[in-house]
Amino acid sequence: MDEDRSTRERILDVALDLFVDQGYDKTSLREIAERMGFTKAALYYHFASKSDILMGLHMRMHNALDDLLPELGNPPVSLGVWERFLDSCIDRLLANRKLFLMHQVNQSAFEKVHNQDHAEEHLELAERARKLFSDPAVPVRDRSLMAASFAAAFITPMMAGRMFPESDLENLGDVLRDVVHAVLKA
Amino acid sequence: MDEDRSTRERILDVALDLFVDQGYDKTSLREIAERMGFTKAALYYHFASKSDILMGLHMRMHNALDDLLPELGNPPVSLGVWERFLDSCIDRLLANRKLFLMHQVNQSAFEKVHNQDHAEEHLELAERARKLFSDPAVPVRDRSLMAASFAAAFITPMMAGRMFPESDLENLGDVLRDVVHAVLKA
DNA sequence: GTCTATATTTCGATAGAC
DNA sequence: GTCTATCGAAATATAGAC
Repeated sequence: MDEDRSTRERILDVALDLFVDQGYDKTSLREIAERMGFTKAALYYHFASKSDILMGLHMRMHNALDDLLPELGNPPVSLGVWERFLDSCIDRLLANRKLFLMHQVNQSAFEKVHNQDHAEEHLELAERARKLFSDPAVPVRDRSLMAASFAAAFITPMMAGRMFPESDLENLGDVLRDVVHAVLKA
Repeated sequence: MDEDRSTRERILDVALDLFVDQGYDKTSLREIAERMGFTKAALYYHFASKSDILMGLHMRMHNALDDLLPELGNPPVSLGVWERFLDSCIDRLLANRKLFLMHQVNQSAFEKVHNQDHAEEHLELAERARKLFSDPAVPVRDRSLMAASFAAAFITPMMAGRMFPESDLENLGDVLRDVVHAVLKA
């Protein structure tokens, strides 16, 4: 049961690499199995379906961020609360760049899986953000600034993995916090 | 030959909608043909392959931005030049939200098509940006700020289509220019 | 330019042995 | 837990008539 979990996680690691490089749809179970050193059919012992592998990675992302969501409190969200929330997110985003990049690159693959597998239960960040940015109780300009700071905080770390050498990443967190601050004061 | 072009463009319009809503991979030629009012095989008169349709939309994006690229001049790019460049981009991004959203949502679909179809010739914005953000001749902090402002300027318009009513979009351009300015002064 | 019909391929998934 | 073998579905693409 413990060896089992380890194999499961290794499959997820392999899938993460392939899904980032080739995309979810263009990655076949055969390829994943090949890298694992066994056959396609063996995967079905560990995962019920291909989309179940995607869900496994999705859950990793939930684990990486969900405990920060309470910081947002109830709507309407003020600029101050939003800034502190993004501040907290940034370190997690930098630490899990590949995982978030996989989500960004495979957005379309998730749209279908979402409705299938965890339907209601996802008080997802994306959903929360969408509602927040549409909330008429918040001034339009503030909502625009929140959206822009969200984009800067969330997307830059994903670009960074492909653009900066590992060494330059150390200070990126602090720079991004400065950026978020500057945007919300604009 | 002129009727031909019009049908071609209408196919691209239909494909654009479907690729945004369902993703490139999950959209079949059958669906596109159905919306066009003819059959799958007829598409092959207008496009050589499915990925050729994707390329058609890709070219639309080139047309929407390529004339701005000269503004960047030669590397290394200063913060001032970068700001003016993003300023120019923002209106185009807002005017072509759906097209850019399609690219963002289907990133993984493009990675394959790129290497196939226009190999070398693409002095693509993405490529230019990647090289720019890695340029050692530019201070690390400046490169981080350029990446963050890029993310804010390019991603926010795509989010806006899903988040704001059409009426709120009018001022978003000016807000985003303020944001870019604020980030690069951070 | 659009049709019908079909070739071809690839993939996700299952059954059952070991 | 992993294997071989196979099924069935769906999709891209082609051939050739109209």
